[in-house]
Amino acid sequence: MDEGRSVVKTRRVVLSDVAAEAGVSTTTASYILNGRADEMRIATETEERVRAAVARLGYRPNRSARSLRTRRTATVGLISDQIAGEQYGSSMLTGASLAARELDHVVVMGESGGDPELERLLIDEMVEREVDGVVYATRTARTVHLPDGLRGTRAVLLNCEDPDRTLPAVVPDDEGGGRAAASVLLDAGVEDVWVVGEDPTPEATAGPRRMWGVRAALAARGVALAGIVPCDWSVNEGFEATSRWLSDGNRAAGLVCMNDRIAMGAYQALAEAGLRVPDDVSIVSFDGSSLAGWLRPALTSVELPFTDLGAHAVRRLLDPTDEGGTVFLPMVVRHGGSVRSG
Amino acid sequence: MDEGRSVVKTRRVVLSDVAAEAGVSTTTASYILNGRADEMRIATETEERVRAAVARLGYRPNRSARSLRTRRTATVGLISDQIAGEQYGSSMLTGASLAARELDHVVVMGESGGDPELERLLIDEMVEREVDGVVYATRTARTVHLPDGLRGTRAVLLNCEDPDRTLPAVVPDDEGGGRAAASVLLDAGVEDVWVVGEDPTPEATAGPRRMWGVRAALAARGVALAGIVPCDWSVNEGFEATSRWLSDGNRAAGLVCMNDRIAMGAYQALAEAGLRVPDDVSIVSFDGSSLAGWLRPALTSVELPFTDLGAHAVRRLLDPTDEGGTVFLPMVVRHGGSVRSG
DNA sequence: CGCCACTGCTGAATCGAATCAGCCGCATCA
DNA sequence: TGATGCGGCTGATTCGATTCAGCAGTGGCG
Repeated sequence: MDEGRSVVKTRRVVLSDVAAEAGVSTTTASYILNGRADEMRIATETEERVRAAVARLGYRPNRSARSLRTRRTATVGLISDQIAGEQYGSSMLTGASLAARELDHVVVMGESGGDPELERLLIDEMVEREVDGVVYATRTARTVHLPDGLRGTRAVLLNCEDPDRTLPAVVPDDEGGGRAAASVLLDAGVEDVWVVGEDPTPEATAGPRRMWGVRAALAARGVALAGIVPCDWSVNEGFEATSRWLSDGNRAAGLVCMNDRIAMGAYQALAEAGLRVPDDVSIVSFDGSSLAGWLRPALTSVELPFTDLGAHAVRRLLDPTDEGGTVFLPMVVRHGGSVRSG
Repeated sequence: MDEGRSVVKTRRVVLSDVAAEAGVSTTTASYILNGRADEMRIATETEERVRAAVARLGYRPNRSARSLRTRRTATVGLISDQIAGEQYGSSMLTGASLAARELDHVVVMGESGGDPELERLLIDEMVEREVDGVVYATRTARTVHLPDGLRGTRAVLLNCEDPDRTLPAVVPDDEGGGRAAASVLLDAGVEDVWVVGEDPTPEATAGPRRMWGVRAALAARGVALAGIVPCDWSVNEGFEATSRWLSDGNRAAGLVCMNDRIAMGAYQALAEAGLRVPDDVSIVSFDGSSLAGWLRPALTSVELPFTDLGAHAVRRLLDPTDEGGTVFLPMVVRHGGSVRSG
């Protein structure tokens, strides 16, 4: 305020400027700004003077200086295989970023594209930058081994779990989702249900869990699963598999597709065969992606809570009382028009 | 190596440890590790000793300490309205993250969701953390005003431009893309071309530029645009608008849809009207999203180079010789089966 | 012989905040 | 009256790197 005015290039305001302005020591100013005023028995009047000085000078703490001293950077790393450039799992980033902001942290992103070497580099980079923790995320829900580089670091698994299920992990409740999907069909009076899309990879968790859920919900009403159409989780495979299934003479009143892309393929196959959704076949699927809303009729789909997953992972990462273990977030049904009514 | 062995909790290796190990001062070690060995005329033998010590001790510099001194954080901010959680514009993040890594930087992400207040917070946050620069990205290509908070910071616009076109900006070459789209139809002998999807918002740049390109390419072959079907850039609007257009008795041999979602809507409308793609109608669109590959037949689409856009923006941000101004990245045609052959 | 230039290196200050160990003045109590 | 405690504050050090200013030693030159 005084000596700074004549200088042309305005120097950055530092804590000692604030202290001088308020007529206290930097120590006192520091205590106040770190919320330790009570603990240090600073007089209310002094505190107010300091806060006024902060506001007047527009003081912003220097993060580097603080980090150097405290060894905390108010930064969380997010390392993923491919969630950034991906269809809609990228919503996990949105959630992570929002939750981080709420907790006065910032997200540092690194995408390995599945390359283990790049992943190692990214992890080293983050550890070197002393992030307060790392969220390790995968595009598809599955079992992973925590990379060695993260052993010494606080880490939360996002959309994946370690083999022992001991590390903190946040995943969708695919089993509950499976039950919900089957229930939608059952509630509509559809009891002749096939599942389209078995999970191709052994470490994948989403498929098996959804399957369990579907079977459980059917069993609870005394219905058996009519059959399974194996196929990869892509539009083209969904189309091919469903077409083959149809041309083999199969029919079903209800299909549970393992994701929206398979469902899109099924739509195409059914259309080619002259079958109508939902009049001839009711379809429920998983993902709740925007694709579901683009199909005609709109696809009833059990939504993956990607944004919540990301947010939850960051919150657990920054919660020192977190006990580890897997947390399952609910999947809710987004109703479209692909299930016949009542 | 010596005093550290007996200690249980291994202290982090710092520069002075390296210096001691190599028998030089920290000053010398610092010069060597910062590539200033030649400038400071350090003996090759000394340099080797220091580097050996670094390797032996596994030294990693403390970023906070460095940043405190140099005021550079080797960090770039990426602020966007919604690219993180978006369909596939999120590939910009992938590109940005990769380019940053190549330049030994790291990306700090913030998504405002379009909320100006949150955007201000995010910008403040990044400026406070002294990022070396900020990439300001938008989901849709358009004209924007650089937020005030970024005035004093190095910034590059990504997928958007300022009104004066003076700031460094990286955008797709939509006009070239428009020419390419029209050329695909013309080359297939289709001269009766309609455009589906006028740009709804005045500040949007993609639509007008694509339109210019289409008109230019047609004009170059002496063909006039047959007409325009106005509609928003969504699947549903694409369907509705195309349906209305068809029921008004219109027909065309070729449609240029302003994006893949509109094209999907057009597919649906054409199918309902009993028209086949590409036999009755050839379709070209823009985006080159995975959706294009999911449609049957696969959609020929002019690809938005999102990954490159992100990478390019970061490279320009970190290039001190950059002169500002807009850089247009080429859009290339991804061929599907939606255009009739020859 | 004295001066200079050059090589090869180092001591000490600095960046900005956090924090340990006290210090002063006053009230309390035996 | 002296010891004790407490409220309210501060001086000095520390985090780990960068960097300015400068210092020995050697060789060349007039």
